[in-house]
Amino acid sequence: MEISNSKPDTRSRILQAAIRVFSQKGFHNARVEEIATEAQVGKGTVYEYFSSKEELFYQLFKSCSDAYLKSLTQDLASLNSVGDRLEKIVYLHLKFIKNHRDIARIIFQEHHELGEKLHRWIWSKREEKLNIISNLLEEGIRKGELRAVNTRVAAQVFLGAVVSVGSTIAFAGDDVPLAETTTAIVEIFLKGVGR
Amino acid sequence: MEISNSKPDTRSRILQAAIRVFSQKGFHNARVEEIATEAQVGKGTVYEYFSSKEELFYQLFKSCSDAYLKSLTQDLASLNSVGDRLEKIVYLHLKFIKNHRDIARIIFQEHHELGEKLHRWIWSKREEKLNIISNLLEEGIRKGELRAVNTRVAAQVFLGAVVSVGSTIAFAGDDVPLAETTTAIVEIFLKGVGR
Amino acid sequence: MEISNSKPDTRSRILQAAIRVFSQKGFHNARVEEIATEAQVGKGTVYEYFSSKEELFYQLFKSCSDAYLKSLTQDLASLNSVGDRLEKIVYLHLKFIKNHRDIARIIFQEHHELGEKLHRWIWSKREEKLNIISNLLEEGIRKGELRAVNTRVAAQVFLGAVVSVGSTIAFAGDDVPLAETTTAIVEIFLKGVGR
Amino acid sequence: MEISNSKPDTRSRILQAAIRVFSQKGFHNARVEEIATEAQVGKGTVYEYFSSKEELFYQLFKSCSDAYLKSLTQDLASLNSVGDRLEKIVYLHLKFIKNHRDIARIIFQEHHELGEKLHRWIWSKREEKLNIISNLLEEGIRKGELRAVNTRVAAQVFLGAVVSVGSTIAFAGDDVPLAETTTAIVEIFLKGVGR
DNA sequence: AATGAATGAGTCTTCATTCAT
DNA sequence: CATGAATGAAGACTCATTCAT
Repeated sequence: MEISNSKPDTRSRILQAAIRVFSQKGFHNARVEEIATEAQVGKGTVYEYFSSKEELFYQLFKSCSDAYLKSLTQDLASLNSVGDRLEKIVYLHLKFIKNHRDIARIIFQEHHELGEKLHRWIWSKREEKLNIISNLLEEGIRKGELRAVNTRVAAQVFLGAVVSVGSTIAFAGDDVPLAETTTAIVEIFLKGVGR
Repeated sequence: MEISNSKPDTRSRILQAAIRVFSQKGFHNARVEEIATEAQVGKGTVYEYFSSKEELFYQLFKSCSDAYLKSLTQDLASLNSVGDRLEKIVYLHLKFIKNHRDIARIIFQEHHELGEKLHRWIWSKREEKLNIISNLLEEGIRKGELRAVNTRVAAQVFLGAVVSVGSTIAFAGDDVPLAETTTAIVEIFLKGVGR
Repeated sequence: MEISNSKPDTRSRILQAAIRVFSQKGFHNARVEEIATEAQVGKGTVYEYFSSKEELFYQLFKSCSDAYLKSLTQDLASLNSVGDRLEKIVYLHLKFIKNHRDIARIIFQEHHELGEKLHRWIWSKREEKLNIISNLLEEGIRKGELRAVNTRVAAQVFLGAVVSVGSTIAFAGDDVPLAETTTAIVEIFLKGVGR
Repeated sequence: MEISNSKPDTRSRILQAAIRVFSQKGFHNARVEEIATEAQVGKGTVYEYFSSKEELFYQLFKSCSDAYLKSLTQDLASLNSVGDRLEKIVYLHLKFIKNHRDIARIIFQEHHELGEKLHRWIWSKREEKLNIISNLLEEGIRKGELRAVNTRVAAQVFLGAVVSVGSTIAFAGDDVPLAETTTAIVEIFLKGVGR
């Protein structure tokens, strides 16, 4: 009976290696051979599990992205106040980036180099997120928690703000205090910087 | 004094062609030969003016980026109120993107595929912008126009908001009313969305 | 005595599968894995019975070719007249192709793609056939059935004629009446087309 | 003024090299790099002139084949008697093979390994030749030079005979006397081997 | 200054073959 | 005997760059 195995299955090893290599080098500068070496498998083995480099990237992107969105949705379910939920979104996003910088560098960057197909898919994901936030804001307006603002623009502002701070953590390496930064962002978004 | 020439000089033609090709295909999928053809020069001629494809991209990026920042700085000089200047920044940014979508797609996208050197340079440019905004916000705080917020975070929020809306224009093709969108963004940033 | 087995032995199953795959795709485009799948065995099993893809092809070619030649020889034994034997050769050849188009596509096509060794072996087989025919023609000349022609050339002409018509059946799919076509070929060979 | 050049143009050099390599190794065992080396050009240069290895082979095959058929047609034009023309066909075919064994090994062998497209094209060429011969035979029958035989079968017999002897020259290396062999073949075809 | 034919280092990808189970 | 996951040598093809004209 095999309970646990010190050597995880090959497919996972390849995906993990791919995360490391893609996040450091980007898609075009990553070499399939390097991913294979990093995963301690032969070059051909990569192709046993993924039909091409592009497919490997796509699968990686999709699984990471889906996992992120799923966990986000779950954690929001228990909260009532719109403000709390916005705060949770920011907190989870920044925490995710801190803990999974490699993955973050992959799924939160723009990918204009990868052909229309993936590009469209990524933008559709962005639209999904914008819709989630829009709906949240509309709910807030209905409930009287928020002012009657243009929710499409406000959603873009909110998402942009979060991504901007997140990028600074992921790419510039800023090591910020999570709780405080979260509070700061949400406070600005809710109260504004004006006097 | 430079007298206008019906046949713009070769270097400019190459840069213009490069803008078109890079913005449509991205750096890695752009072919030097295609840029040369587009510029109506021979492939070798490109190398008379730029030592490599990467150098061409860098020069292109730098000149576009500098021109943008310079015009931005000029236009801000005449304004006194911090709020007016923030509004101007947003307006000019969105207008620039609308009018120069090609260039915008180049200088406002992330470039993680281009190796450390250029990557660092681009992030340093981002830091410049963040500093400009930070300073502006600090000035606002000193003058009593703004609340005493964390200016580093607030600058990131502001920049993120602007870039986010700009991206939607540049990449998704949203055709938004400039003045209204500008007002909406700045209002949210100053007053917040909260009640 | 071999008792019929509902599950024929593995080696035969592999050979049968190889006939199907090689005849449809040719040697280079045939995949060992496809042959294994077709034979309902594992990829490694093929190598239990044949040391390499080339060896598999060789064994296949040899067994099919030998079986064909053996049956041909047997069927000729009972005939006395040279003309009858020539007619039998043509008839059996065309019938074989009609009934075993797959095998025919393998053993009656040229194989210049397979390296010197196999190439030589195949040409030696051709020489065998030419010799059988030559001897037959010489016998016919001795017996006074045939004119004194150059038997080497005549054998090549006869073999070429038969192969040519056979190819049309095997590769182009011509569905010809066996008896009539056989008669036509032999008549031309014996009487010529001249008046 | 450039009258002649000891170094023929690159495209021709590649084609010549391709003839040598393809005829010795066959399509699949030929290496693009080997062709390039043989042509004294870089590997990439081959791709400046031919979009792929397959395209190179196709162009080579087509040009050689067309040139052969064209010269054949021209040489036949001046002859009246059907017998003379059949003889000419045989003679030219064997002579061509003797003088251009490399090309012959390419254009007169079967190519079942090269995918449907080329395969079909080659069979259509074979049909062309069969039709030319058929028409010739029909003319002979009308003129009373020949017996009323099945011209489709007779054409296949004739073509098969010629190809068979030609193959022996091209692949087995038989060095036959051209005139005599030609006469022998045609005589068998016209008079038959029977008494 | 301008050119574009020539180049070859660098990559992805295939697939026959092996071997631990 | 049987297997199929793993392998890596081998090869087609790309494209930034050079240089003779």
